[in-house]
Amino acid sequence: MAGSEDVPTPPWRKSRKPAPPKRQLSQDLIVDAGLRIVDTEGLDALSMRRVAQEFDTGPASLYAHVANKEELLELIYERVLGEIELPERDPSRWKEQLRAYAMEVHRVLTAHADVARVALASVPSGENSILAGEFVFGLLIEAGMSPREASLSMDRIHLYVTGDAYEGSLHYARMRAAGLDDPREYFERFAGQLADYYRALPTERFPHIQKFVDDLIADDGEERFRYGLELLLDGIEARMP
Amino acid sequence: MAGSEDVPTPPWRKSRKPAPPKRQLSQDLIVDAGLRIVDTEGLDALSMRRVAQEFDTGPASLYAHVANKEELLELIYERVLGEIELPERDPSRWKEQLRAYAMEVHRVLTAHADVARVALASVPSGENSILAGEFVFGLLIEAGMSPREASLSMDRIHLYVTGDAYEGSLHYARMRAAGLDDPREYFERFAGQLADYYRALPTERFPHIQKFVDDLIADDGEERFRYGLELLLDGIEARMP
DNA sequence: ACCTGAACACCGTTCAAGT
DNA sequence: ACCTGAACACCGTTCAAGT
Repeated sequence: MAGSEDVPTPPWRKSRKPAPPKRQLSQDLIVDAGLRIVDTEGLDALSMRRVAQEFDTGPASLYAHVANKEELLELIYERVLGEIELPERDPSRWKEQLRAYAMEVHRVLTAHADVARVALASVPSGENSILAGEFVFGLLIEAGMSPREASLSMDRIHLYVTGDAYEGSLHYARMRAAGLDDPREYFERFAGQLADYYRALPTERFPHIQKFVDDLIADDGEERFRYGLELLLDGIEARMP
Repeated sequence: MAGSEDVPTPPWRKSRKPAPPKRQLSQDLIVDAGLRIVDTEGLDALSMRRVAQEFDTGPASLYAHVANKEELLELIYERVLGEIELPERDPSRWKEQLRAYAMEVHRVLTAHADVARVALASVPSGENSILAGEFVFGLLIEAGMSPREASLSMDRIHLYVTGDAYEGSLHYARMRAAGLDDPREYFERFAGQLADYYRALPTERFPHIQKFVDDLIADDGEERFRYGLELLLDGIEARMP
């Protein structure tokens, strides 16, 4: 008789395969898969089941490497934060550096769509978050701010950046839900609808909104983000000794 | 034979009751019930099923009055916004009025815990949102700002207030999940843990965070909100002609 | 017009059982 | 130690059927 191992078991035999080569799971691989799903399908599509599917197994298999969904989300956020690059600190150029930092974090969060939601929710505790915190905090202190005010300023910049990115991610999700691909097209359609709505308002009760509709929809997300960032930076500058 | 209507049908009869007096549903009642649930059990506890339960029926019954869950959330948000009170506009005191407005919205959102999440997500379209918008926009324009900058400033103040309230609501949810009731107790426990964690960091890599731990946890949510609000207001003031 | 039960296609997490 | 199937207790929404 020939060795039976080279021959596939015929379907009618219904024998169970002799223990499949068992995928090797790991926290890193799980985070990889999770981030891939968030990037392509959005945060709402991320479920333990969906991640497990990526490894051809059930959700229970993930719990050996990850405590729960919340931890997985924070691990994904930390992974994303690893993408930002911090320069050498130069207190004499604190405003410029703080601006660049804020825009870099905003860019990275926006690139990964709705990871911003996690950013807003999570308390900085991973290595990358703390490194970022040390950068901003140190910069403000070295530029002459009191630790107390530097702490407050850092906190507010962080809230602003993540809050704006989060808001953006919600629009992004809405775009996806509407079946659109081009952010510009979405913005125009969206702004157009809003403008029509505003124009239809009764003039007596909403005179300003009605009159300056074009100004209300003039700036896109990027410009609005920049404007608010400058407001904050100027406020901080006014508090620098 | 006595009239059988005064006698309860015996359990073994298993007759079905002759059409119960059918609860009268309405959009208002549904929003009421929804807000009540959010206030007492949190936004995460709000589900169509949970709301329906309040009327002793299944979730399908709600769909005659509300398009879907998203619409219900926006209706709840609008209801909450109705609680803010807007004063007579006085452009000569724009900064004071804008500050009071921001704090009032923040207060109302915070009072209803995590309705802030909806606020951040939703585009202003209900009557109360538009009224609030007209107030801020008109105030800034009458104080002398260009419509374009007034539009940007209004947008950034809105993002800041709702973003901060949302962040606060996440802490609130965490407090509830930890089984605590007193926000002050939660803050102290939370800040204490954070401080311990920061103190344990390696000094070489995180010198500033490590050194000024006390300053990092000195201010609570209210003070941080106030600080950021003043940063923005000062930035806006610097742009007033 | 309004309401409903049942069904569909999902969730996160646990647990006993396997290797 | 790691992995798994099955189960538990949930979701939002649809739809045919009732009144």
